[in-house]
Amino acid sequence: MRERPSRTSPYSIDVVLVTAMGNELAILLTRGSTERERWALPWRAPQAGETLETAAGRVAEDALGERPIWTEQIGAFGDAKRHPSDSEISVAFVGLVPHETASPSAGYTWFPMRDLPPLSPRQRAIVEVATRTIQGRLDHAPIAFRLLPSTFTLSELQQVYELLLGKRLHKASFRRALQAAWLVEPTDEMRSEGRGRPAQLFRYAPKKRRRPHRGVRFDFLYP
Amino acid sequence: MRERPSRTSPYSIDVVLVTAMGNELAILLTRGSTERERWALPWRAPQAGETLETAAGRVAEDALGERPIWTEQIGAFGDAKRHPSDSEISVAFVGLVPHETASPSAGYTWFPMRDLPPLSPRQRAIVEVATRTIQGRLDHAPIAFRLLPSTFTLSELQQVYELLLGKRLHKASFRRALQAAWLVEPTDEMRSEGRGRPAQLFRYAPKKRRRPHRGVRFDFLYP
DNA sequence: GACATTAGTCACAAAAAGTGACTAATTCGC
DNA sequence: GCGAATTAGTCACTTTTTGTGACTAATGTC
Repeated sequence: MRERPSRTSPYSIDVVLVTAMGNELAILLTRGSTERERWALPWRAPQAGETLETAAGRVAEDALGERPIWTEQIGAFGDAKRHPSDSEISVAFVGLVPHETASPSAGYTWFPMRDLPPLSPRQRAIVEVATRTIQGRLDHAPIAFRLLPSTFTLSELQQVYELLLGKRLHKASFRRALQAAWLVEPTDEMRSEGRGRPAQLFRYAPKKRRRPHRGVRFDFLYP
Repeated sequence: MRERPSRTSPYSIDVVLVTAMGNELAILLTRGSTERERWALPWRAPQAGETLETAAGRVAEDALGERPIWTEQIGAFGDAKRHPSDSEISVAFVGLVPHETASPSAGYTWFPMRDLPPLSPRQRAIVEVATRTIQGRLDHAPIAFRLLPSTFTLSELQQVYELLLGKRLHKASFRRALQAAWLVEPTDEMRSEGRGRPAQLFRYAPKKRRRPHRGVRFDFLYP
């Protein structure tokens, strides 16, 4: 099962499954039964009656027993050097998974992003695009909220954002922006996390709002 | 040449070539010699020693005689319904081309975006993702500048932005943001466009700047 | 010369964002 | 029981950014 498809299937579906493990990001890798093989991204050959999206979901199910809370295709990846007769490409996906509920199947292991084992050049490229895709989507899809349990404290939410963005955020700014967007609502419960003042628990509950319209932003173009 | 690859090549490379034609966006379509065939996106089968990117560039060269000023892969597109034995996918690209210099080869025609002929469901999806990709990249890559000749007036630049974004922009805001980003510099020349005050010509000349660091934006998440 | 037309600028208001300091509620060590 | 440490939550102030209308400037048309 670990060999890449050669003539039977023209492409594979590779999935980068990302989770927040402690205070680090981690991705799921797998390898064959022999210890000497390389670690690799979970993958699957396309099957009858499957869309690319559902195939990616199945890869996650096989590896973790559950589907990611969010999945997005990040593109097709090929190599120039290969001979065209087995010109095989990888259609790659990125998926986010809450760390608490997901339990890796046999042969799958979480690796912290900062300390990955050697991967093939193509898979390194895929992982890199995956992290950039997450950061780019953070502002446009509520993926950070669903990486947490259904109720969470605002500090936890901020920590998730900081982890995914890879930078610190100011507490007051973060909460002000969050309130302005009407995305969370407080529950009645509190949580006491040992030392310090107990925190209020919130849930993700977006309210309909008009989205403000903005002009152009040139400031991302700074060379 | 117009038949899709079936067993010889497992996927095709489809390219959405977009241009600013007058005050409308247009894409390039092609069709077989028989009049009864459907219009379709320019495409190509993968070849030996080509990356996906260079293959997309070749598609543009065949169709227009030149390469786009900017190209980006927008993903792999498949259909669920197909039988897996010819489970073929399209790896799609979007490219931007200045309208003045590009001259379509025989069999290729520009169609205004608002009035496209019937396309296959898959190709409709590809075109839709292509326009969204352009709008999403506009803030992050200087593609609008290079859609114009090497010198241009600020009004022309604003028109290109309005065209690509599909909305009007306020003149003063646009220029203020542009100045703050140090992306253009004035030339000595002016251009008199008939009626009205003559406009100064600018060229794209980005200066190194520190990029401002920003927090999170929740406001794109409004449902 | 009056006027229409396009380019370019200004000044003000409103909104958004960065920031440090403050108060509140809890645990821990003693 | 009490003060220090710790985490949550809020405030007030400043600075920056953005929306916007009105203004001046330079040209062609009649």
